[in-house]
Amino acid sequence: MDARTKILETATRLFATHGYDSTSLSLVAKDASVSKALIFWHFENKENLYEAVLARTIEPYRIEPERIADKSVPDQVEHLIDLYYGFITENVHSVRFFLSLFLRDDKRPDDFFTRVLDLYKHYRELVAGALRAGQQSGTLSAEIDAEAHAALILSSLNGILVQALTGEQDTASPERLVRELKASLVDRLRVQ
Amino acid sequence: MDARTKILETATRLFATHGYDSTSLSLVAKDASVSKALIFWHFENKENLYEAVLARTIEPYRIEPERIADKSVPDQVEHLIDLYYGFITENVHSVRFFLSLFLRDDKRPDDFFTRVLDLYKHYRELVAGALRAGQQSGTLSAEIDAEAHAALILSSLNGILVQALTGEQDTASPERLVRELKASLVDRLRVQ
DNA sequence: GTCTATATACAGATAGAC
DNA sequence: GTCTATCTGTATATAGAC
Repeated sequence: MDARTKILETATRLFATHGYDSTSLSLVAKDASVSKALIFWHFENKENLYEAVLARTIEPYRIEPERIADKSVPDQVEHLIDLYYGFITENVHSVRFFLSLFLRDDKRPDDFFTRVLDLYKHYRELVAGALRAGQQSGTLSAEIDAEAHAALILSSLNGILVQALTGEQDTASPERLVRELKASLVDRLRVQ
Repeated sequence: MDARTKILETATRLFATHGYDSTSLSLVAKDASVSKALIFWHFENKENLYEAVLARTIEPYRIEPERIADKSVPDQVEHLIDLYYGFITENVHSVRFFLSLFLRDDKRPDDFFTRVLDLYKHYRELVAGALRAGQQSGTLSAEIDAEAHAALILSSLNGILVQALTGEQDTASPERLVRELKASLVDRLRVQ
C-alpha cells in the first residue's frame, strides 16, 4: 500500500474515534509510520486531510434502487427496515462518526452534512411510499398518517442504533428490538 | 456571583458545545472574565475542572418517585413517556453533551457514565412494570413481551431525541412523533 | 483570591537535503 | 516522495507579587 493511502486509512480511524481536534498529525504520522512532513506534502494541511477522510467515509453512503422494489407491497416496509439496519450494521464505525459529528459543534463541512441528511430523508420517503402503497392496496390500515408513521419507524431505528452504539449489553439485543419494531409498527397495521 | 461559580458555568457551556479537548482554558478564562491562573487556583488542573462540570451537569439527573405512581394503570405508560420527553426537553444541552460523550472515545469518567446508564435502565424497568401491570389488570394486550416492548419504547424516544438534536427541521416535529409513538406503541395495545 | 509573567510541551506548518 | 530540522503559535501549568 502506498503512503498516501496508509495516511488516509490511519487518519480515518483516528478522526472517527477521537474527533478532529483531538487527533494530532504527529499521532497520525506515528501510527502510519511516516513523517509528519509527508502528510503535508500529500494533503497540504490538516483540514484538507480531514475532508479527504470524510469523502472516503461517505463513499458507501447511497441508496441502491435494485435492492428495493422487488417485494410484495406489505412486506416492502419490513424489507426497507432490514436494508436500513443492514447498512448501519455494515458501517457502524462511520455511522457512529457521523452521528457524533451531528451532535458536536465540531468541524463539519456542510456538503457532507447535507448529503447524509438528504439520504436520510430520501429513505424516509421510500418507507412512507411503501406504507401508502400498502394502504391503497388495502393491506395496511388506512387510519395512520403514512408520513408521520414513516418518520417514527426511522426514529425508532435510530434509537436502536444509539442503544447499540452506547454499548448497553443487557437484555434486549438490537435484533430483538428490530423484531419488536416490525411487530408493533408494521404487522399490527396489517388488515386481516 | 463568585468567580468560582462563574468559571464553572462558563466551562459547562463550553465543554458541552465544543468538547473537552477543543475547549482551551484561555477561552474559559476570557469568557468568564478571569485570569487563567485563577482557574488553576480553584480547580488545580483541567481534568479537575471537567469533573466538577460533569458533577454539576449530572445533578438534575434523577427519578422523582412522587411524579410517577399517581395515574390509572393504562395511562401510566403514557405518563412515563411524557415524563421522559419532558426531562429531555428541559435538559437538551446536557443530554446532547452526554450523548456525544457516549459516542466518543473522549474523556468520560466511568462513574458518570454508569450513573446515567443506571438511570436509563431504571426508567425502562418502570415502563416495563407499568406494561405488566396493564396486562395483569386486563387493560393491555397479553400478547407482547413487556421487557422488549419497554426497551422499544425507550429506544424510539431516544431516536426522536436524536432527530430533534440533529436539527432536521422538516415535516414531523418531535411532539408529532411522540404522539405517533403513543398511538402505535401504547394505544394500539389497549384491550377494547 | 486574584493578578502578571513565565516555563515547558506540543500543535500545525515550512525549509531544504536527498 | 520522503526525510530531518526548525519556525511559530498556543496549550497546560507554575512562580511569585499584591
